[in-house]
Amino acid sequence: MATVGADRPKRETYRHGDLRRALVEAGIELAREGGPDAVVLRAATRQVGVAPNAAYRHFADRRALQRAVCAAAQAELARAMEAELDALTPVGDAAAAARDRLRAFGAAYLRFARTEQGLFRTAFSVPTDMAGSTNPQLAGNTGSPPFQLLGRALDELVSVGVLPADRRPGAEFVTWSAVHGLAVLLIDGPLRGVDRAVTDDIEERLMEMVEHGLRNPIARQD
Amino acid sequence: MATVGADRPKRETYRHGDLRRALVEAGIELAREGGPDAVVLRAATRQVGVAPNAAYRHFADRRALQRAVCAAAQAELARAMEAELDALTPVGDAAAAARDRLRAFGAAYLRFARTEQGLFRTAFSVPTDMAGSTNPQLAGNTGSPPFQLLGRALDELVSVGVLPADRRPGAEFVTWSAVHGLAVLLIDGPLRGVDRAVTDDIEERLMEMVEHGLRNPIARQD
DNA sequence: TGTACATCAGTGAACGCGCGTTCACTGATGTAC
DNA sequence: TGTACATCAGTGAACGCGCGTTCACTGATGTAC
Repeated sequence: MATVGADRPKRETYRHGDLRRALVEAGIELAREGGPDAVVLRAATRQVGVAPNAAYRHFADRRALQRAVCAAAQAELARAMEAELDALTPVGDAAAAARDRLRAFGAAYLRFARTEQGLFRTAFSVPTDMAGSTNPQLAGNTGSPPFQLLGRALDELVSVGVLPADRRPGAEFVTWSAVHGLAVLLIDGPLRGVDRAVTDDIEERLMEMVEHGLRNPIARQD
Repeated sequence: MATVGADRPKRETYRHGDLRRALVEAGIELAREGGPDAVVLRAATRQVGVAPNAAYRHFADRRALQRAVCAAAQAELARAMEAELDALTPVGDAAAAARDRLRAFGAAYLRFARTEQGLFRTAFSVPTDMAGSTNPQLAGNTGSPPFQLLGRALDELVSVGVLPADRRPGAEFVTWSAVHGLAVLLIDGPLRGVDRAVTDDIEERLMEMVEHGLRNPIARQD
C-alpha cells in the first residue's frame, strides 16, 4: 500500500560506503585538535554523521580505533617528513649534502611536532614496540617510516665518510632520542612558550651535538 | 535529650586535619599507578575516605589538584635524583669525577623514568613554562630542581676544563633533550619492551654522544 | 574558669555530562536461480 | 532479464559507569566575653 511517493528514500546515508576510512579520518581530526585522548568513538561517529554503535561494524572496540588513528598519525608524520626531505636542494659536496640531510631530518621532525602537536602526540600514543619485546637484536629492523628515513640519512653519512662505519650501529636510537626529546620539551615540556629565537638556537646546538657526538667515542680512562 | 551515650562521636573523621596534603598524596598514588590522567578528584577523595566535594575546600577544581600533584611528582623526581647523585663515590681525578657526575645524572633520570613511569609522565603533564613565555633569555634561569642538578653538573665540567666555557650556555637544554628523549622512547615509545641489554648499550652510547658532542662545534663550511 | 557563638571543614544528595557498549531491529544491496 | 532471498551495514533505544561540580546542611573547634 505504501508505495514510495517521494523518490528520496527515508534514510539517505543508510549505506555509508566507506565508514571505516571515514571514522579513521574523523579520528585523525579529533587527534589533531586534542591529542590521543580526544580519539573517542562517539565523537568520531558524530562527526561522520552516523549512529555511535555503527563503529562496531568496523572496529572491535575503542582501542582498535585508537590504534588505527595512531598508525595514521605515524603515516602522516612520515609523509610530512618525506616531503620536506625530498624538497632538499642537493649540494655539490657529498659530505655536506649528507650532513644537510641529517639536519633536515631534525628540522622536519621538529616542525611536525610543533605544527601538528596533537597528531605528533598521537603517533606515539600506542607503543609500537619496535622489534617485538622478545627479539634481542634490533639489527636490520626496518621500524617505522620516519625511523627508516633517519636510518637512510645515517647510512649516507657513513658512505660519504663523515661517520665511521663502526659508529653506525645504534646511531639512529641516540639521534632519535635527542631530536625526539627536544620535540617533547618544546611542545609539552618546560620549553613550551619559550621564544622561537631561543629555541632555534637550542635546535641548532642540538644538531651540532648529534653530528659531532656521533662520530667518536670519548676516550675513557678506566 | 540525646546526651552522648557512647563516648565515640558519630563521625570520627569530621575534621580530617590535613586533608589537602592527604589528597595530594592520594593523587600521587593515583599518578604512580595510572599517570596524569588517573589523577581524578573522586578517586582521590575516595582513597582518603572523604566525600567527593570535600576536595573543594582545598582545591578550586580538578586542575588545581592536578597541578599540585604534578609539582609533587617533580619534587619526587628531584629527590630521587639528588639521592642518587649524592651517593656517588668521588673519584680522585677531578675531570673524571665531573664526567661521572654527568653520567650519573643521565642514569638517575632514566632510572626514575623506568621505575616510576606514572610519576615521570605526571611530572611533565602540566607544562612548567620555563622562564615564562615572554622572557626572551633563559640565562640565569634557575628552573626546576632536576634542571638545576644538570646545570650544576655542567658547571663542574667547565670548572675542571672538560667543557669549554663558551660551550656552556644552552648546554643543559640539549643534554636534557637527549636524556629526556631516550626516557620517553623507553617508557612510552618504540623502545618500550626492548631488551635491557640493548637499551643499556643505547644509554651508554647516548651519554657518550652528549659528552663528546657538547664540547666542540662542528666546523661548518658555509 | 565557664559559656555563647561564629567559623568553616566536611557531609549527603543530587545534577547533568559524555562515554563505551549491547540489544533487537531494518532495509538497501548483491547474488542465485 | 526478472524475481526471491540472504547478507550485513547501519539504526534507535537503552544500560550503567565514573566523572566534575553545586547545593543546603551540620557539628566540632576555637575564640570573645
